[in-house]
Amino acid sequence: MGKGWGLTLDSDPVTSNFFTNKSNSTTNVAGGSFLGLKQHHHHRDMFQFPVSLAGSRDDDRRGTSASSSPSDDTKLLVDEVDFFSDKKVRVVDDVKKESIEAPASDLDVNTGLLLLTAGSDQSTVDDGVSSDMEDKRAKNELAQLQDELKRMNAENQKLKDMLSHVSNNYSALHMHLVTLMQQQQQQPPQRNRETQAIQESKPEEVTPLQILDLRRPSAAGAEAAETISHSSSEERTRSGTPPSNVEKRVNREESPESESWGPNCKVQKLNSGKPVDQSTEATMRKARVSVRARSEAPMITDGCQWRKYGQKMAKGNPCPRAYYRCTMAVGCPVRKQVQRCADDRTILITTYEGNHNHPLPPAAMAMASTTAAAASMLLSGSMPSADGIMNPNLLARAILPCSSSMATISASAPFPTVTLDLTHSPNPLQFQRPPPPPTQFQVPFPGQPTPVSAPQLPQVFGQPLYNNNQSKFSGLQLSQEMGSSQLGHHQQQQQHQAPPQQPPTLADTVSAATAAITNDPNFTAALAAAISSIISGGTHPNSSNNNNNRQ
DNA sequence: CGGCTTTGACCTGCGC
DNA sequence: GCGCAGGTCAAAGCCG
Repeated sequence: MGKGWGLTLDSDPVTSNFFTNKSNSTTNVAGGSFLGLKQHHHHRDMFQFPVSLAGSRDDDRRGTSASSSPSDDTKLLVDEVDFFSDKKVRVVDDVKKESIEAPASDLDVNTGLLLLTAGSDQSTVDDGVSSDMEDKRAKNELAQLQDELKRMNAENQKLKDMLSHVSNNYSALHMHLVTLMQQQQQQPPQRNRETQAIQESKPEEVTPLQILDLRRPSAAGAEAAETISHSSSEERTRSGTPPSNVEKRVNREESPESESWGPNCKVQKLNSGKPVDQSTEATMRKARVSVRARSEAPMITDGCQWRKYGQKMAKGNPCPRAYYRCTMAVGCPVRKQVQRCADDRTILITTYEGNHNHPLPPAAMAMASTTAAAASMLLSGSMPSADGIMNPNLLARAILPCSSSMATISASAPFPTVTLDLTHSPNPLQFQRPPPPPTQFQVPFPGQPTPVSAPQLPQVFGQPLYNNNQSKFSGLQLSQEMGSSQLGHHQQQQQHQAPPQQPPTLADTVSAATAAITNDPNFTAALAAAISSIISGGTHPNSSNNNNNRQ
């Protein structure tokens, strides 16, 4: 590369990549821009490469501006700089660089360019042309390009501001979410008010706390929860009193960290005689979201840091179950269990439990939102309603707007579990299919198992709005197949080897996006990629796992 | 050497 | 009360 050419704006990640990749072209283009007619032809050829990258719009305008006259050549250069809006910054910046490094005189600049393009026979073609003409033309070009540079700089600044604005908005939202979660944990259980609030809330107002605040007695629905279901009595869960076992466990886990999680912990400790608080605490922590995904990796990447603290052989499954704790913050109560499906060992079952007590990175936020939204379904499903059927819109909102997923809710006591099944191929047409048994959705009303007509959910999630949003992450699918869930748990799957196929889940898309982000150390770039993927619906490299967990 | 994983022991609840 | 199963602990070992 010639000296002073093709330098990159390292501070600008958007342009730096381009500079790096196309620097040779930059050199030739800039060098040719100050040469004669033939050189311009050469320089136009140089633009062929960016044209192929920039798209058809450039070709159209180039056809109108192409000219063989020297005077037009100057215009041609400028027009082309305009055309390649994606690359114009590079070109203009090259000129700027040149103006900085070779400010002595235009003649000097021209000479330098000739030297830089020494490899081209065209560099000597115009030796006989008047140097005044060249200087004048070069000045014009330089002036125009400098103007262009200013404009591009302003545009870059604007884009940077936009990015900064987006980042700020994200931070504000995140802080708002954390605040809401903390506030919610401080509030006493008010079931009716919650119900109303959630039903009236906008989608973004469905917080993980609402989701995981499963204080009401759950579940008569006698669904065994996933593979991680607990054999438990309905009576225990209906009673609303905390299982002693859970109570003790909670007390045992009341480390300083747990207290820092939320005031409830402390209140519970101080008022150990209040079963409601204990139940709240226990149930909240026990609320679970299970994600089924195909993955060869030992553990899916969800943006959080986990530490393995145990492993057990679970009954009925030759694959061991691993227990992980969130280690992103001291005392984070979130735990997860990872186990392969006994039927299909390519399926990884990850069950999340608890609520993070710390800010989450974007990647983790994605998964946390997913699981929280899934749990929200659980919450909303356990809410009383006029007909005992879950509010579909609420469900749709709960699972986040970009989701078209169906979640499986298992109301197995003492803690209900919602399962997001990412293991089946998406097929929108299958929204119309009547659901095979068992019931797709079951509302865990105490003593009143209320099956919800399964078609409702697909219809809801099949709304154009969600379909559109669904496509936003279409390129970020983590699993090869995805989509459905069934009221799902291991035993049922064993009985029904042909699970219903349903649309892709939010968890799938989000986890994939999560992986995409987590795999990119540069959050800005990752954010841009994510936004790009949303806008374009383009594909994204599968990044399933970067965890080196040993199993 | 610190952090993490492994793994056997331990605790607890539940069913019989 | 006993056995079983789920869940957790913690010492030992591994690894970067």
